[in-house]
Amino acid sequence: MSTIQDVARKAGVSTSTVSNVLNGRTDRMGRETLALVMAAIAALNYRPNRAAQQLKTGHNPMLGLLVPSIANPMYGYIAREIETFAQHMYGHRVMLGNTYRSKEIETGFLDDLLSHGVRGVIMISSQLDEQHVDQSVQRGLVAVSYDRPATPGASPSLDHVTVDNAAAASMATRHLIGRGHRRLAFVTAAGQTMSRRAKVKGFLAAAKAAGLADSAHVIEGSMQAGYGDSELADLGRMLGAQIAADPRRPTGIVAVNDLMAFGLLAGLRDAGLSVPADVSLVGIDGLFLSALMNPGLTTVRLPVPEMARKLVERVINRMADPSIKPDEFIFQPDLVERDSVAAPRQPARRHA
Amino acid sequence: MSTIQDVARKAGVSTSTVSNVLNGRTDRMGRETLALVMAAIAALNYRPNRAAQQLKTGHNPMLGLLVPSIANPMYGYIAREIETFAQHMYGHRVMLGNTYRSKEIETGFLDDLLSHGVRGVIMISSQLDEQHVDQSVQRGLVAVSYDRPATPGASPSLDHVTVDNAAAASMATRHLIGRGHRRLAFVTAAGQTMSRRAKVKGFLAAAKAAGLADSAHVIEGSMQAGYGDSELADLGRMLGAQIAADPRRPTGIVAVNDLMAFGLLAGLRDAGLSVPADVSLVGIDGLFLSALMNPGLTTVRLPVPEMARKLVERVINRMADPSIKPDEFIFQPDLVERDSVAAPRQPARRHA
DNA sequence: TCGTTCTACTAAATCGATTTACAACGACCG
DNA sequence: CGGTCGTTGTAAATCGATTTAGTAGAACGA
Repeated sequence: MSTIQDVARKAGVSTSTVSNVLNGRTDRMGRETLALVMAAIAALNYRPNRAAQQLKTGHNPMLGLLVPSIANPMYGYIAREIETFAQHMYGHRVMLGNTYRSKEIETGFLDDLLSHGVRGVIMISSQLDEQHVDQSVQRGLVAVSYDRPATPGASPSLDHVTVDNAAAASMATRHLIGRGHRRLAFVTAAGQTMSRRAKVKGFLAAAKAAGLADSAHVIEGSMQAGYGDSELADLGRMLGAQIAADPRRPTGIVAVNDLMAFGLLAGLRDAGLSVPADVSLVGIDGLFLSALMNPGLTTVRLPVPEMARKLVERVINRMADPSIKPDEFIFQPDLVERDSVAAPRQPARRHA
Repeated sequence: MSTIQDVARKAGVSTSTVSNVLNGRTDRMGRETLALVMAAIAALNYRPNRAAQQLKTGHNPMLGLLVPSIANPMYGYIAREIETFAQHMYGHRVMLGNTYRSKEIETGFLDDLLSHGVRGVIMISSQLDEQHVDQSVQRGLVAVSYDRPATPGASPSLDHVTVDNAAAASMATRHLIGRGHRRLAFVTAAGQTMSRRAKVKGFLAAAKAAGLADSAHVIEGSMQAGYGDSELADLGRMLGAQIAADPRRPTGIVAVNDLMAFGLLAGLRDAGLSVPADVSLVGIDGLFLSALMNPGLTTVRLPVPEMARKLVERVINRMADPSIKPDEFIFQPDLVERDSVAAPRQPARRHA
């Protein structure tokens, strides 16, 4: 690999001049000097050494991206949007880490980012507790978090970009209610994350608003720690069978996300129940896979590309200008209707 | 952020001594000196600056990982295994890039790796042409490629870790034949990649061996350039409808991969056909999602975790010892039977 | 007593870039 | 003709680690 010195020697100028060319300060030199340097760079196929640049400037055109598990199609989707946008718009590469929702792994990743000179990170975390992040923020990391709102009251050290989770769950719930469902359930995994909490809240609120507070339940399946989030579907499958066995089972189900809905679909089917004839089901996320399910899954779609852009914009901008204060950005989802919702078999009296 | 100098000052020793501690050369110093340094490191929460280390040593504990699209669940799965293994076993982080199967993007990523001081890359590429990679290899990059065999004849500059694609397709095909299918099709996307080629070859060979050469066809759907591989399912859906419309349609279909099979399942269903009653279908990959489909998709499963380990091992080992020559590693898949295959409606005469 | 050999540690050069401070050289002005 | 500018360029310090070459002092042998 050739160095800036090689280029300088070949062009017959000083390294300072080459550096000036590299950094666009072309006004400081004559036309032919510029041409000479450019030619030398091309001839040697020279690329500046990032480590050296970074050591001097303290900056590294790289972003950290932290996901529970990149094997989860939702995070794969978000990650693709983030990487593509960061690279095309800002020339930043991304360093990826799976956290399996472990706080220790998160902390380790954050530390490594700092020692690699990476100053910005996008966290898909949802951990209730942000203290371990604060430490890294104090050391100079700019963090933007996805899928969890700011902690009310606390002065935020992170940006928060998220979908309106309560609205998403409400939207799904109201859709079921609109189709005549009165026995409702919200199915989720145990393990408190902010987003799950908000969804539960939205579900309950919508049910209550329709006078259905008593017949709306939250069903929580527990998973062992250290899972990668793709196991959510397995949990859904188990829960689906379990729900099918209950004589007082709900007729309308909102799943915490599409992956859970996929599992529910399979579990209900395993038990001989048909969706939507016996049970109606709505997912949340809007994965492309939900269109391929049988039946096609009705789901609340999150505006992933828009959120990805915002996440990237915020990290980059806040790295460039540290005076920008952390803020919160809430996006609105929309419902995409497919074939997993129908009127309940024995129609309840329509409300209103 | 504190530096090695801060630590040295605090411990009352020279930076060399601190460096020795950092690099495990603890035999070169007294017990209490060691304790002093350790204490200072802990007190300052010191982490060595990777850029400085890298500048000096030329090494960076990071791997490049290049995928067509991380939104494709198969690549998400592989990527998770790779990242987890590289981190846990070797302390290497990974830099991720989506290539959308574009040669220019691949080349750009490879260049960036080099300038970031990353010396090892795992490429999920399948490009027929490896020349653009050779250039980076000559500049010192250690490359390991997944999902394409070595070019016969050419002296390889890359490792090749792959599943036996021909065997995978044969296995799927023989499974259909064994159930009595005689009109067979292999459905794939246009765009030649090594792995698709090998699968076609395996499909055709299995058909021929059963005396079915004349009734086995390859169906190719074309996609526009620059796709991210998650669009494969859309193509499958289109192709499924198309196949359904054909009166001489096959009764047994092998899909180039599970995503394609998901699309086919949906397309066939759209057209009113039932799987497996009207058409039997086998996928290749073994995604966890294939178990959730309706019907459950019979598929040829690739040993992803094993291949991921091998990929990581090879890059790391070859970076450490450049005298290791590139090699080829072929893994065997296995069939997982579910519910997408049955005997054809009008049973053909059983062969043998 | 002097030379040798360890042990425990340090000074200083180095990696490849950036950047500040400054120099050489015409041109221009009065 | 001497002084001031503007243009075009350079020398050298610096970022934070690693590593080579070397030193001080104690212990030991003859």
